[in-house]
Amino acid sequence: MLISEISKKLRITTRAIRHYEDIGIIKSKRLDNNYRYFDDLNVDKLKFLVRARNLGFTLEECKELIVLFQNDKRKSKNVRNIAKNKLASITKQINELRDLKKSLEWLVKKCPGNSKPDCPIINELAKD
Amino acid sequence: MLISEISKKLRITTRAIRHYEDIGIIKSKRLDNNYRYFDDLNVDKLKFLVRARNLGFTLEECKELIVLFQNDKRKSKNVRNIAKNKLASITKQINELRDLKKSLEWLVKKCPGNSKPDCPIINELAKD
DNA sequence: ATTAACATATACCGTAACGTTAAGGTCAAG
DNA sequence: CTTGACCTTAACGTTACGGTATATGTTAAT
Repeated sequence: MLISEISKKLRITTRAIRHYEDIGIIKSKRLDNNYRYFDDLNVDKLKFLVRARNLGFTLEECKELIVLFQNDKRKSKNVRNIAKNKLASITKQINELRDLKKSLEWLVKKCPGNSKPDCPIINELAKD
Repeated sequence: MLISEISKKLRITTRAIRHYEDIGIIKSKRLDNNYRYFDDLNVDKLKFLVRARNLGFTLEECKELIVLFQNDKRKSKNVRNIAKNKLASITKQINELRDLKKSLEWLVKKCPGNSKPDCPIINELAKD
């Protein structure tokens, strides 16, 4: 498959595909005119990659997952660990964002939002 | 105040302070030896900035907030809008992360995590 | 055969908010 | 006079591409 075919099929930009190749996650052969040609294996890797990205995995993590994907002797334990770590970091992010959200909600609620200068948000940020 | 004093007092790196100056959020004077010297106004701006950053505002947003902070004729409405927008984007982020978390939890739960290759996580990412 | 239009290629700058060397002045103490 | 703690600027690294510029390659129409 040529790059634009895959691009349409997987709904990612050609730029992204080239980037994945640049950093060595996938590989392509070249036609006589130097155009990239992707075989079935690399198309499958790309599909896998897109799904993993949509689950929040970084490209580095995707790289690891693809290695396991390609390895028939993998241990599901290793895959699960990667997912568990990602889960932990996402949970942490959510908690941090929840704290921020609470603070912001409180501030927004307290601010009158009118045309006068007196503002509890500014006061809070400037306090001390 | 010299840069390291502020650094310790506000618990931010000197690199961060210089960066804030580079992008024009704060300003410093120079001593004869070319060392930065921060007056009270800029120390206050920095304190404000650190708190705003801790609330999740970007440096650009902080810049806007500081302008309002310094403006006695500000309208609290404008401050509130910035906070409301941030609140909305944080809420959106949280929801996206929650969706990811659900998917990951489901996958982690289904994976046996043993020494065999069969793995529901890999299967899910590779499906189709 | 030429030309327009479009696909592909490489390559480098930009993003956010600093972290991290690198290479070197300044200052007080021993 | 050297050491060590502090300061300076410059510039590359991070993440995952987007955007842009420039150079070819391909195809269809004139």
